[in-house]
Amino acid sequence: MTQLTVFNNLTRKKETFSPQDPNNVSIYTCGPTVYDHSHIGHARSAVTWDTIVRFMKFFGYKVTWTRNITDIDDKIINKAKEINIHPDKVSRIYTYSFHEDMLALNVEWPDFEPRATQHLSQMYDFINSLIKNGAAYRIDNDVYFSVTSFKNYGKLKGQSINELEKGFGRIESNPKKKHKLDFALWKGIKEPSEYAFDSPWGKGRPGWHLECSAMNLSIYGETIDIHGGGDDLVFPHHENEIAQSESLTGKTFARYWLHNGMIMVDGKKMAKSEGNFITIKQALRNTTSNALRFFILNSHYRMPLNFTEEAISAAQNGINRLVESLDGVESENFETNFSENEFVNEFRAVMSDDFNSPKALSVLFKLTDKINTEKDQKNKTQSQNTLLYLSNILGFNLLSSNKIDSCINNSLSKLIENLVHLRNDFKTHKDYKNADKIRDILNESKIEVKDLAENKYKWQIKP
RNA sequence: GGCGGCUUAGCCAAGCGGUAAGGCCGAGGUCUGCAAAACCUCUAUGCGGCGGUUCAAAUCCGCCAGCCGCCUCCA
Repeated sequence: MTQLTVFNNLTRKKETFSPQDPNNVSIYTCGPTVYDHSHIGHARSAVTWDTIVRFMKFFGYKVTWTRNITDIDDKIINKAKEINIHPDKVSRIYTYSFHEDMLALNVEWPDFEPRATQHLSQMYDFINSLIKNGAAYRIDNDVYFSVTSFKNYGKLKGQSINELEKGFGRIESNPKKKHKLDFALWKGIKEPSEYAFDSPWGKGRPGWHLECSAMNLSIYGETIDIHGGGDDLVFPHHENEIAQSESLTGKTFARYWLHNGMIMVDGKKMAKSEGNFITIKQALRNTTSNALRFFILNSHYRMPLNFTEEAISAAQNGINRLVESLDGVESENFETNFSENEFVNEFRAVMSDDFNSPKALSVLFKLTDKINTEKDQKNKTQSQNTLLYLSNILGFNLLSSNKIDSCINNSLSKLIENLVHLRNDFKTHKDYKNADKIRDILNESKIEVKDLAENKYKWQIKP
């Protein structure tokens, strides 16, 4: 039996993965702060965790996946002021937008999608317990976590408190805090008009790190198997989650820490200030969901990934090749009795090695080669089914690519069909001039006609 | 300033000590009325630079350069 290995950022090593409960993996990944449309970095993160969860299920585990929505945040409040609507509404609008993007990217729904606003009482309990055991202290209407109370502070980042402090020199720190690195669990309001919640410490808002700790505890209990997120969250966010949670429970918070790499745009950091900020919606105007996913999975999830026009178009062409080889396959005759073939085994083996999706894609292309050179129809169908099966595990939806979007009605299909038929008549009578004209016209509308043997033809929407 | 990461063909990218996967693009050919798709062939004596360890290095070590990230509630 193949073993699953994952790179655990806590130990900076690849480790054999074994869940606490051999039959059920608990995984929590950090979701977006909903103050704007999600960008391609969120897409990478979502696709990465979605693919990891899909693969683990294929591998044989039952998986419970939680991805939170941060709906309390200064950025949300700023946005609310900017567009003059209530912060609650801002977060609802962009949560909806995020969900649209996830559907477009064929990212499966997590089992739980907790929101900070729904877990305030759990956060209050959490803070109270930390105050009680001396890990947190109150100053005025703020509550801070005391990093020196937690002896393992810095273990995820791999630095001691002293080392962390050295690099902290240039950051202005709240002078009220006992230690520079102490962070807020609760922030009291400074002005009465601020967006705030009632709490045992007066009106205010929770610190960012707290929600993940509190929601994990309430959903899974003391220890989870995998905690994931972007590698920009390692410090301080995840470090602080560990400090809070482990101070409270005395138990390991997360056994494996996995982080995905960042996306760059044309070799630069993606940021609003750089003017190279690309939302998922913008990206999907110029390419397909399958292609965006291909682009993401074509590099290893921990590596930095550079978004360029050229790379996206290469991804689209790669997807097209996979789709072409599935010609003639209908989802109805999709069979699944091929679990033991060499391609499935190789796929399992490469993905078991810290989710090496680029190698997994190369297995898909090997199948494409086999399909395209296979003479025996039965073997060919078998390979096509395998390709379809494996591509589904990576979250691709290859059969949808050729189909007219369901919102386009049948009469348009009929029109295209009739035009293509007309062209074929011209062609049969060797009137190539008119035949080519119709083909050109269709081409301009992104409809591609291809001639097959025996005077047959087919057409498809070009991606 | 502190810490971590990355640098492989025109482009994207795997590689985890045993002699460079895969995709895209490009060139030539087969098929075709022409296309498209497909197929066949070709495309890094080379892995940022310089040293070192080893029978053997893209892979390990050191130094240098460039880029990226975190240390500012950014996935």
